[in-house]
Amino acid sequence: MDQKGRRRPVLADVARRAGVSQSTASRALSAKASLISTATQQRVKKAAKELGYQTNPIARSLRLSKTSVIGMIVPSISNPFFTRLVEEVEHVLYENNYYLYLSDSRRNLDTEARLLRAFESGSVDGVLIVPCHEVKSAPSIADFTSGIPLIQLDRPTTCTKFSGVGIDERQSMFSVIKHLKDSGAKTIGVVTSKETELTSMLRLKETEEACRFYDVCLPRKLIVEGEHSISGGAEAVETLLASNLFPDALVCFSDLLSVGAIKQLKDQGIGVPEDVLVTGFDDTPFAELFRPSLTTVRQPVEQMARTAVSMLLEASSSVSHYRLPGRLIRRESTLLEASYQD
Amino acid sequence: MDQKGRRRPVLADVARRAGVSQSTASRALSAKASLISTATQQRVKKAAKELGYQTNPIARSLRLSKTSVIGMIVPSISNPFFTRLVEEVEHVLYENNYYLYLSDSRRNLDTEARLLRAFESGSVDGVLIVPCHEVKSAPSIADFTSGIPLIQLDRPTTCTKFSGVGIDERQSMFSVIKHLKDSGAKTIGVVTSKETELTSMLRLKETEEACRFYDVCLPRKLIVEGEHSISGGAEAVETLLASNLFPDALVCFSDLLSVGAIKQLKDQGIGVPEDVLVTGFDDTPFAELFRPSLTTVRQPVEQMARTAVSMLLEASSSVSHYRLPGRLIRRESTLLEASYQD
DNA sequence: TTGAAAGCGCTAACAA
DNA sequence: TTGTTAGCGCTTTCAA
Repeated sequence: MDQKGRRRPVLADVARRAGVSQSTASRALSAKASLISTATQQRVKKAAKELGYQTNPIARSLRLSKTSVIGMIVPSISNPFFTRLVEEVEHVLYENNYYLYLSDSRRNLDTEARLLRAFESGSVDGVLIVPCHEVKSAPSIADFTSGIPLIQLDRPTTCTKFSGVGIDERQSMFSVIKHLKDSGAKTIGVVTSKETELTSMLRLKETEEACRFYDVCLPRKLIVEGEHSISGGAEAVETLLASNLFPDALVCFSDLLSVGAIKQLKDQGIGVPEDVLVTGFDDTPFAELFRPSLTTVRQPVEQMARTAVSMLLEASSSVSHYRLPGRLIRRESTLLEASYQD
Repeated sequence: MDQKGRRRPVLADVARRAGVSQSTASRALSAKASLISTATQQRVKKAAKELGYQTNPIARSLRLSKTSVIGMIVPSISNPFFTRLVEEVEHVLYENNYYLYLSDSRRNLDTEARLLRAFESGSVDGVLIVPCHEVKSAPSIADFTSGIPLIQLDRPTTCTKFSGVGIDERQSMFSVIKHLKDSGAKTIGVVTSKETELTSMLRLKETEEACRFYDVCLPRKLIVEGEHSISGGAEAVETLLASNLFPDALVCFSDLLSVGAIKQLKDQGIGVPEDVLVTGFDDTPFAELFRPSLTTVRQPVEQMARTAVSMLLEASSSVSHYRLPGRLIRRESTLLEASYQD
């Protein structure tokens, strides 16, 4: 209120104004207020208000060795899936009176390592990381030797020193294959992603097992790899078309890939879903907007965020890996009935 | 390296190990290294390395009254346009050795005010805010009386105490209308957005002037307002169809609105672009993916981020408002030639 | 219930 | 070129 064009008031100013010692002022304004007489408390609070006093969080952090900040590293903020994750994490942290330091490793291992090192130096109370790569990111994560907790999100790396939270690939791929089988698919193809080796390998392994389980044919030749992008999906389909086999259904390991795949199929005069069923993975926002809208697996983003944050804040020393169930979202790209309109 | 399961080493440990005073160690490790003899420098750096020493940023911040962190508040992290903005800001900050504190006001004025207050208390060196609302956010922004600089991004509020960076609405709308006129439109309609009153009003005003300038007809009746969402766009079209007039072209004030509008038009058997041309605004990622792909105005996101950050870091005391030019991206939704394929 | 004093880890003014 | 010392703003012993 009474501004006087002066420097920010500090606790000593409040104490002086209230006619008490600085320690009393500190207690009156903090959780220790119960130790202070109500009258004094009142006076201190009044003085603080009049001065427009706010605790300096930096000084507080230094004193307490606690920052109330969580650092988060993602490979790309503009990837809508990571964005959703960041959003949820931010919400959960907010509920717990924590702030978020967000950094983007730009899919670059050096940047990622540098960011990890920066967080290590004590500006945050914990780290949440979506690694760039399941294998190549492992060393810098394993090097994270500061005392603060770290949780791996979404992509489990080969580093097992730290806990992780991700999706249940097995259950997810089983639900996809079951759905395709139920929709009449006999032979399926797979478009995997280059970027995320381990996830893709795991997903592929589960896909193969699911195909075996549901008695669906998955020929070696129909497993193709694409860059993790729209054009990557398109190129993968070209490769696929070059083979003499052709599947009833195409399982893509990301929505991005399936968009590219569908575009390319259409360009070749192959209809989706009339001629081939196509599925994606992630349930990114455009999955619904794209035509045909994408059947895909929705990642349990909110639950992932909640789980990871609570693991972080509880800082339990045991290492564990959570696999949360994905949810199949059925849309036009695998829908054979009349309701498909264009 | 030699870990010994001990507490994090501090500067005093490095000094001791190198056999110098703490201030010498500090200088040797900082930008003031030139003041120190090369030999001593070497010894200090070696000791630091052996101990795995890293400067404690909290203590440093406290001492220097500088955090090297910029706080950013956006109405919704999951909005792809804001995400792009955050991404660019993060990149520019990184180049300048700053970190980003990201917060999401969730389009909620109270949350926004609270976040502003939190930043005011000294945890950041500057604030970048995309306000929730051009009018309603103004009071809490005006209340931001700490000494640190604040820049309004994207949506200029009625608060003129702080600088802002946004798009040049006039130039943008003029380029849209010119393009539509060149494509043969005689009468246009407008779908404005409810959420961003001032921006919409300004955009509308410029649209009207552009129509006058290019001699295009813009009847009052064909100006409709929608919620800032896909369904909002669809509803707006319904309203429009209820009137007896119908435009040659529909100018939507966001990509989201135009997606909804096009969906609704298609459902009514009205073809885009054959029967109506439609334009969006923002050039969000799905503008390209949607069918028909959207003609839209690309916001100069990178430039906005760069401008805002440099204003912030230079902390010039003069208040100014930058209007950066938008760029018309022509796509299928206004393309009448043969190249439109589906 | 309150106060005096120490100290979190760092940098910088001043002195040598 | 280096060391001594003070102090950023806060919380918390310890003592009264």
